[in-house]
Amino acid sequence: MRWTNALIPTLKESPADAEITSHKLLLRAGLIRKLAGGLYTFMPLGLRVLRKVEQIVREEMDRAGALEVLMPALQPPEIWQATGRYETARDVLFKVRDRAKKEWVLGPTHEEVITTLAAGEINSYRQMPKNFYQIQVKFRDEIRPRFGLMRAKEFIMKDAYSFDATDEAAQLSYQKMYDAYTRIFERCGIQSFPVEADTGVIGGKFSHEFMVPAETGENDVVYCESGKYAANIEKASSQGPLAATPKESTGAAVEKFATPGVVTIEALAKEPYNVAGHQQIKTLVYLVQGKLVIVLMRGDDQLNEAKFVGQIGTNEFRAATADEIFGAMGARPGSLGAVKTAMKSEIPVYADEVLRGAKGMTTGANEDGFHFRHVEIERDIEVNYWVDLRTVKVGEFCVATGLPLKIRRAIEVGHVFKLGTKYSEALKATYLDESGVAKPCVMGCYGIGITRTMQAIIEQRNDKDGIIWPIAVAPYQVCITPLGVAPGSPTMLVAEELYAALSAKGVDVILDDRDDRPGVKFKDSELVGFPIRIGIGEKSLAKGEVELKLRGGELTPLKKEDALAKVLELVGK
RNA sequence: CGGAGCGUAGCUCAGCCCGGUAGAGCACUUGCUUUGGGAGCAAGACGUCGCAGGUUCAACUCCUGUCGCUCCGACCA
Repeated sequence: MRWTNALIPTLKESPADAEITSHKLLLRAGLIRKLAGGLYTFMPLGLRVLRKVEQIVREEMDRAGALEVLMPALQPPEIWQATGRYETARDVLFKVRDRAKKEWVLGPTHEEVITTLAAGEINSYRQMPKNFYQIQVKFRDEIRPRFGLMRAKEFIMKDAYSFDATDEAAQLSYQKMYDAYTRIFERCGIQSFPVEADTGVIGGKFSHEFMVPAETGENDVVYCESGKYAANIEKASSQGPLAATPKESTGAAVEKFATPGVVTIEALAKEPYNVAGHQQIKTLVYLVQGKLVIVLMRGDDQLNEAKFVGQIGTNEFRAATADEIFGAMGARPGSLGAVKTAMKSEIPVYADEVLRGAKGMTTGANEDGFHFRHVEIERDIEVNYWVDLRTVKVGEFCVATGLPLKIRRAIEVGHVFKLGTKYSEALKATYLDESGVAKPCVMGCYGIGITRTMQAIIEQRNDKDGIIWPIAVAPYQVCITPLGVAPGSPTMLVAEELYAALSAKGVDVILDDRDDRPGVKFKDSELVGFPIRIGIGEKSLAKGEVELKLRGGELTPLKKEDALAKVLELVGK
């Protein structure tokens, strides 16, 4: 490609609506342009990168034995109703109507479609295992699209779905994808690491997310430096809080005391009360599918909503309003408690495991301006469910190694998930086993955000001058930069010769034939991030040399006649 | 949806508080000079100041509404 024939609209300044580095660079390097919030056009160079990422994914999926298909983005709502997700996923579903006013949904994911397909095509245990994948555009009515390609209304995903006869076989399919993902991200030139992930409403314990460490990521990952444990904070557990929960009795019965104006854990921890956070029981009230539920946490702990969803089995919940709470409890937030004798109505109580056996605790008295002390949870509170609901904190000890845990931000680029039979049962994807008994297929699903991965590469690989593409996904691997471009000039002759030779060898090469000052051409090639630049100027040419510049590396002279071989070696041809 | 902010030239922004002639830099066009790290000079083209109402002799500026965008929170690849 000749630069003058390409469209590479680089920008000196960052557009005002880009916040994070990778988003700014996507725009500045002319890789994407925004049409509207969460909707982007891939420019010629951006599309080249996207295609290369796709190709790596395709090769690794094929290698893992998955079969490529292409499913419709436009889907009938009936299959979504069959799995119940027409309701549970309604917030992200885009819906459209055809001329007959019939409704359709734009696929945010394809479990329903692939399972419908499998229901028709897979009838025998002999046909499994099978794994189908596609690379396709998804539509999600995101609550808040942001950071360019990171979270978009429309994005490209590789989604794969495995079908197996047994749990054990499904585990094998899962492992294959896990391994393929590791290779994919490695080939894309980014550091990624798998972490245990929350399984949400589906449940089960087999789910991993592939994370790329980045301060701008939207996830918190809890990890042990030994490398033996890493989990999304939504899922993470530890040996427990650093301060032990009090277990010593302080009184034979609860005692009410006045706490005028005290409505926070912090306020109760100060003079004149001096009740530390870990000596308090925090009482939260949620509305789960229209019914009130009480959640008890230790005062210094945070409720992990993802864990809570796993326990209640639905994501249809919200914090109760102050009015709803007052109606049921007779007090306002800040004075709430679940002590039996002070309860006005029957409300199920979930208590965090950390509170088990707690004695000498302080909690709200269900009366504004009063608290109870000497609370012993098993004696004074009717707990219906003991569950793990707390959010892990930095410095708590790792369950696996006993070392202190750390937390860092990361971008989720992939997710592997063992689904079980939720979808196969709902959509009747059954097979006959050896003994002729019909059973639902055991499924797994595996996603990679292709467009997000592309941005994650930039987020991880950049410097003050621009993007630093790895060879494997660079829009062009080599940029030839003659400093004089007059036809027939010595620099241009050498440039043309090298360009022709590299092109003939199948190297992705761009010739910067613009009649611009050297500074402009250098800046642009570094901003866009071509991994290899061959500079051709009259000074070095006089010595029979050209200049090799690796992006992010030093300028090194190279004998003119060695240039071709050196570049071929660098790009691995 | 809750909270915060921003909409003025292709891009980055000033002007608005205190109403009266639409501005700068970059990019673009033409010419001359320059030519190893985002050049200089000169000339030029580019705007219904997001949109709709209102106040006013007069609105980019004040008021109301509305739409869009960005950021923080809940959602996810």
